[in-house]
Amino acid sequence: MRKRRPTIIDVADRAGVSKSTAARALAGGENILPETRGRVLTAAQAVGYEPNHLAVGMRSGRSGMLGLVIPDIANPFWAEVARGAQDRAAEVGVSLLVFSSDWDPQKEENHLRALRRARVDGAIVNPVSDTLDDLDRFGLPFVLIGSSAERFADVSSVGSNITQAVTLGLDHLVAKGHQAPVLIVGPKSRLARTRFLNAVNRHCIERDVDPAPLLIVDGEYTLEGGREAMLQVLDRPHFGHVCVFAANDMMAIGAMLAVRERGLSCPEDVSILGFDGIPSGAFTFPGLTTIAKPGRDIGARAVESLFDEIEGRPEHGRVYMPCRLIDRGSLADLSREPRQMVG
Amino acid sequence: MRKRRPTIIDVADRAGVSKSTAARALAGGENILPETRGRVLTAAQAVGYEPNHLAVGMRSGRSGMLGLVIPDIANPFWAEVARGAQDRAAEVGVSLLVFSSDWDPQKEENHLRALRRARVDGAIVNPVSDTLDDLDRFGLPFVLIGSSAERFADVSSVGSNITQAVTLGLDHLVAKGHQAPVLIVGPKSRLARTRFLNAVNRHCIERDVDPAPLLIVDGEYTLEGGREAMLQVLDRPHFGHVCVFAANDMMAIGAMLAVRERGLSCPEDVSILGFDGIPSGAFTFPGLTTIAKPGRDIGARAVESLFDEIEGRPEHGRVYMPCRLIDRGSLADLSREPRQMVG
DNA sequence: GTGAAAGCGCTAACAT
DNA sequence: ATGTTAGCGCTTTCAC
Repeated sequence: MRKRRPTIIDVADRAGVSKSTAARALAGGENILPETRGRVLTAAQAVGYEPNHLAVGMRSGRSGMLGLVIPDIANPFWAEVARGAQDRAAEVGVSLLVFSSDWDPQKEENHLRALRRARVDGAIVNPVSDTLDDLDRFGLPFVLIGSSAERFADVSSVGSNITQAVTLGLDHLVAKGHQAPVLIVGPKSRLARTRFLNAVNRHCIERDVDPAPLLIVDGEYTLEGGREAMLQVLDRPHFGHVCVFAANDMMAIGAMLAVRERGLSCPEDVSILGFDGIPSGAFTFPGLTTIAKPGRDIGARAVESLFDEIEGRPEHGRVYMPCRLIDRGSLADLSREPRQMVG
Repeated sequence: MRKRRPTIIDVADRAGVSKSTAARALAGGENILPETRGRVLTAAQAVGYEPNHLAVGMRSGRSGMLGLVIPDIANPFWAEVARGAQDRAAEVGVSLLVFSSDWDPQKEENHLRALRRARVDGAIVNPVSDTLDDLDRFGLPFVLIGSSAERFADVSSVGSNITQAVTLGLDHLVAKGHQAPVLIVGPKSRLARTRFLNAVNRHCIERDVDPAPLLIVDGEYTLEGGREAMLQVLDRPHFGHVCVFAANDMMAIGAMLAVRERGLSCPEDVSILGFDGIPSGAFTFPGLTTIAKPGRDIGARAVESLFDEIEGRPEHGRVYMPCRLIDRGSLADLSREPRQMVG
């Protein structure tokens, strides 16, 4: 039999005061004799008192918990988001309930319900379903995370700055002497694809380049999708060095495997630039040069936005966090060699 | 202004019954007229009633929440553990608070305290500190996870079956025509190293092989550690095919990079077997053949053991989950070729 | 079969 | 400055 946890009454009794005095002392507020407060603190220490968050939440209407619903906790990017959110939440003394929806709208809905029952003070969600049905009925302050947030107006959201990321990547390619990269992108149905291509177009126009001749190849956002797309590229007639910008690190790594499969080598024959910044990119050979999304910062920022939402402060609106380039070696440096072409 | 969440009283009023009747109906218990119960259920549906877990927890003394403290949520293995625990917990209708200690004992202690304050019903912990100081004062049912559990007696724990895993790996090596693999293991200070080597010795004895001549190389449990260890091996005089069994996938991948660095190739010149089953192992070239720890099962099983612990049922004691081999191509098949030796 | 009432641990309004 | 009291939402006796 486990013995009862000490309550504030135990503390009060031991200090020889009433429970409200004990509460005041513990809260560190005013109207308390320093000597009394000392006695209470000592008593609390002595009995090993820990405030009961359930009871506090009940009185205050604040559970001190936040929810985070992401599509896949085993995906390194989302794990980073979770860690960032976790740390930020811990700093302000609240707990984070992390749920992985595994891309299943049903599971997502269940998790949202669980959060509501747990009386979390708010939630951060990357919605997998295309409708906000669950969410507008959610009845809780919430913040959206990731690119899907674009679909919904009037909702605070935090994501990465695709425009800046693409600029970073394309400028780097140019600096290394590459031009007109082949774009390996996701399937037409995905919003992320559109955003990526839009960013590329915008950048080209800004740099006075015609985006039209850019070769665009579709694929699933997976290793296999990247592999197949790359094989397609390599099997087209072409000469010279091939440069590829993949919209996703998994595809980039798949592309790298395809290059090797065709007896070519990276970066000698083919240069590859990825996008995401997953740790696996460091384990390929050569290491994958990529644009890293700031997963941790996104998570941390989402918690901050959520707090503003909870406190009823003016909304942040959409926040886009800057990405950074990780140079690892999958890009050839052609800047001092004669120009090459992709055909 | 967000409007008040409906309580059981709202439901009772709408159904025209008292709150205790409403509670009974919702609980699905006995002593209730089917017709009344129907009315209550309808009313609950209509007002969008969601039980308040804080209040329930307060009355029942059960918060309906469990804690999970792991060293690194961004590590794929631990993420799998978290997912397994998460899923299992969701199945029985409890929430899981996941905390990442980032290998920091201080952070771990803070998380443990947060769990206690949140009044979780129990916790699953992979302790980073060598002492159980925090834990025996923890004052909550808990289950240990991972190999560090070995240090503590009288505590339920769940981990992977190293003995079975090593047997699996070594038998596979033999089947592929390899013998006397070089062992790349962790630093002497780590308990996991001892367990791994013990398992190898035990297996050799069982198969009537002398384990003494096995070459053992130390390194940190990291990519770099594996790389350095492998370079050491390759720089020793040797001939023929080299076979390596790394105690950890990160080291195995590091070893693979080292092989390429020396102008050799895997699996033609060097065969590599890993241990862990991290997803990155699929992205190397060749893919890493490895023994996968059942992270998800471990998480799920830990939740079950924790429940037993909470319910006061007879303890499980130590549970070791079986591992499985993932064959990807980093091992040469020498079984039909003449014998090779490692010197 | 149903309702009234107590109480879980805490905070805040009110009284002293 | 400190004590008393009510009540957050729920479950669980105990009456009827």
